[in-house]
Amino acid sequence: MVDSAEAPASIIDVARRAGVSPSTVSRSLRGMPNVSEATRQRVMRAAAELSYVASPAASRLASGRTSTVGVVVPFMTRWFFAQVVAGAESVLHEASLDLLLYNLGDAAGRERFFDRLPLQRRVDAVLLVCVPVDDDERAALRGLGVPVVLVGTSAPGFGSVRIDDREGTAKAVRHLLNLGHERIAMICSLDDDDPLGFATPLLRRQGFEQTLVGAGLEFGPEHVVGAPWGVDGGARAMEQLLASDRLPTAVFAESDEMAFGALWTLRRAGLEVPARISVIGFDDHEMAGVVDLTTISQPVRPQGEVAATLLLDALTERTDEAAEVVMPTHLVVRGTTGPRPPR
Amino acid sequence: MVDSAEAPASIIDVARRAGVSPSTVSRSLRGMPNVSEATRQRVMRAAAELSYVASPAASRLASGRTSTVGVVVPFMTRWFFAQVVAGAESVLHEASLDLLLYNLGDAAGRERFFDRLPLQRRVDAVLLVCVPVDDDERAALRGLGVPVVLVGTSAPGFGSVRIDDREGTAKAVRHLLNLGHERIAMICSLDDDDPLGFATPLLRRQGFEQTLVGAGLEFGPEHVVGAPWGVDGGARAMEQLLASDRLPTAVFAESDEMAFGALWTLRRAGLEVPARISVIGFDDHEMAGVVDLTTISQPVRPQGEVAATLLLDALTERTDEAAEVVMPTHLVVRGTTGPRPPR
DNA sequence: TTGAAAGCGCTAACAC
DNA sequence: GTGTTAGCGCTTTCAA
Repeated sequence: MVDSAEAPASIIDVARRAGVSPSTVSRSLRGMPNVSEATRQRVMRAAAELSYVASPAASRLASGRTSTVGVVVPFMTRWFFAQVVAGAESVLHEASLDLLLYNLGDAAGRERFFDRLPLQRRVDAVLLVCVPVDDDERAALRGLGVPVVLVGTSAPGFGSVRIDDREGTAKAVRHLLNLGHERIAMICSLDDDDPLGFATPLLRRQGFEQTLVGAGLEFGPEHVVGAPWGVDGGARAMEQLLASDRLPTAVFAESDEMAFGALWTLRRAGLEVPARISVIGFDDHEMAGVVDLTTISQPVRPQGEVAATLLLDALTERTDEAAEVVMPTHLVVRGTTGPRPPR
Repeated sequence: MVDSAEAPASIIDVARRAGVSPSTVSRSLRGMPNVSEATRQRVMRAAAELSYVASPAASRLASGRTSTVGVVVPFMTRWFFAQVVAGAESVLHEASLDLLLYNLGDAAGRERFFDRLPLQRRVDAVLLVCVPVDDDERAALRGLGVPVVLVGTSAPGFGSVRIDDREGTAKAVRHLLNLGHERIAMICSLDDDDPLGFATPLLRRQGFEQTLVGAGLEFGPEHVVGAPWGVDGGARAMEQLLASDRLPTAVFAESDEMAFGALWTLRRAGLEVPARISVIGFDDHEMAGVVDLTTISQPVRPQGEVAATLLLDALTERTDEAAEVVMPTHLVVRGTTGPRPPR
């Protein structure tokens, strides 16, 4: 029951009620050592009776700690990012840390973020989700003077949690190769449609090329078709492929979202999957199972959880100097991939 | 360029450099009146030269304002919620307010939120996205002593931004009726799968029934089939419908996500849409266009923006006492609905 | 228009 | 173990 909220109880009120000094209240409530169990109990009772909640502003000012971590995402509306943030959120709140959310939105937003550094003086740590940073940005982040952990990329001096995109892509392509495919195309998001400079598209494109070449297949720019990121883009990219003279027998999509779009286009065109053409995605999006999409899965939410845990470690000083965690990917075979159709 | 971050400049440093008192610095930097333009310029220069950023903790403690708003969502991974948060985020950051994110996650999380009230003393306002509140919860929120705005529901004494779910549903059903359909089923999410007590499923179910009955059609529980919320659930619900003896000629899905699942099942079953069966969704999800889904659109991101704006108004005192905004919905006809097939 | 002074409500040495 | 004493870095009367 909350006392009529007029003026919140202060630490002094609690101290008086418990018959101790404010510092003892502070120590008791924060679970510090050097407080007798009896006193602690008395203090806790008094605090509960007064519905006491310490003023964050005051304790931040006095201690210099904010008990807050900043979480920065490019677009929080993207499934992947939202999932990572949710993972981080659960760990952070579990640890009684506040989560300050920052959504970059676009290139302008990103620039604003890095030169205004709105997190300045208000967080103890920062989590950047899929925001690759150049040297200047690294310096800016350092200027915050707090531990930084990256998800989805890595950078010298910062902790990071990610997958191996090239290796994941290789798994996808090898799956297609094993099925006998030789004419394989990739659908991926456009660079210039990527004002935020994600590293993922590039890495996956590289992985694609390397794996093809490594398998002794020829590779040319015509094997890659680009479109804006997303379901829509995937659909359009597949249209482009259909319009070309030599249809591939298999398509690797940079992300499941793009694969969804591709599948849609194929369906409209009446091309059977996988009988006529195979499609494989990447990420194992929550909808991949429903549309029976073969894909490369990666732990998404866990990356947020692990990143947050790294941050907690850094804050409690039992840090091993900017850990770099690489999480596993694996092939999930479903119904959209099959043997190369006979010529 | 940021000075070597060692010890951040304080207001006193700025004051000294500008040759004025700290209070003048404070006034200048916050754009208060009663500061000569010349002085203000001098202060701003000094501040810039020292890369001065006021300590939020100190100013919060001194002023009693946190310049922070708490944003609470049930599941931030759901497209709708993420979209609303993104809308709110842009408005809030534009106004230099921090955004403290809280994700309820499940029933336990929700309970924890309401009885621990982790936002206590740390926000100037709260935005609840699709969290209907009962009397106790209303009281708890009041206890925070800050303005509260709800998105997706409304409650006495709180501002709110939402759509008229019943009316939106009526539009969907009328569209089907106009196409000649008489056997119309609804796919909706299960109550007991809704630990958070969303109001939406209920309202849309009511709207469905009312519109059918209003049109003189009979209505029975067999017209509604439930499944867990989401694409998967929609797919399963449609399977149930297919298994029943009398297939409807049209289906209204509570949400586009569920409609996507339904479409998938229909596709697998080889039932042509809309030749054999029409499907209409609700929300106008970003993927609705790609799959050509007829649906009822609602402004999603704008609801977050408007809600945040309401909060800003409340904070700047030009509040009109808990405004209730109802935003419009409209029918978007695409390819999944068509005339009732001949008997 | 500006400055001086008194807090805001905690935490952290340091003493006992 | 516990209390005393200074701050932490701002904002805000109140005077000038």
